[in-house]
Amino acid sequence: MSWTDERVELLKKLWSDGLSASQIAAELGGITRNAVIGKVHRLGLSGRAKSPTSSAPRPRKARSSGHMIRVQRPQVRGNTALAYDYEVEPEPELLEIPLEQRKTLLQLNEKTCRWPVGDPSGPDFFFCGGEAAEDQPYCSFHCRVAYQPANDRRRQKPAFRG
DNA sequence: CCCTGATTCGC
DNA sequence: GCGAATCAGG
Repeated sequence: MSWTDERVELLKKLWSDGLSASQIAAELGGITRNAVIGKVHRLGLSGRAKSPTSSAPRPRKARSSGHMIRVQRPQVRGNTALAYDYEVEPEPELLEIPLEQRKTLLQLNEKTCRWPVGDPSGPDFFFCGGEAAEDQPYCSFHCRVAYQPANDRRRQKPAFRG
C-alpha cells in the first residue's frame, strides 16, 4: 500500500478526529501504526488538539447506567484480532435521577434505593438513593425496572419518582 | 502485558 | 519518503 492522495486525506481526517495511530492503521488497512505515525510526522501534523497525555483507551459512550448490555465487536488490526467492548444503553430515563438524591456507597442504608448507576470504576458512579420500597433494595421505580422482564421495559416506561 | 505517540535510521 | 525497530511513558 502507498500513500495515495485519498489515503492521506483520510489519514488527516481520522487523525484530527482524535483516533489513535493504530486505529487509523486498521481503518486504512494494509498498514501498521508505525507507518501512520511516521506519515503524520512527515506531514507535520504531529501535535493534536485534544490528545490527552494518558493513553486514552477506547472511546466509550459518555455515560453508563450500570446496567448496560455489553457487546463485543471483533476488529482485525494487521494480523491481530482484537475485541473491544461496547456498551448499549437500554433505558436512557434511568439516568434521570436528581443530583441531590444520588448517594455514594457509604451513604446507603436499608431505606435507600441501592440501584447502581454508572461504571463502578469511574468517577461518575453513584447509587439511586431514592426511598426504598417496602422490604426492597430499590425504590419503586427501580423495583419495576429490576423485576420486570427486559422485553416489557419499553412498553411500560414508568415515570421516575425516586 | 496492554496500549499510546516520538524518534531514529537503513532502505 | 517510507516504516520497522526502538524508546519512553500511562
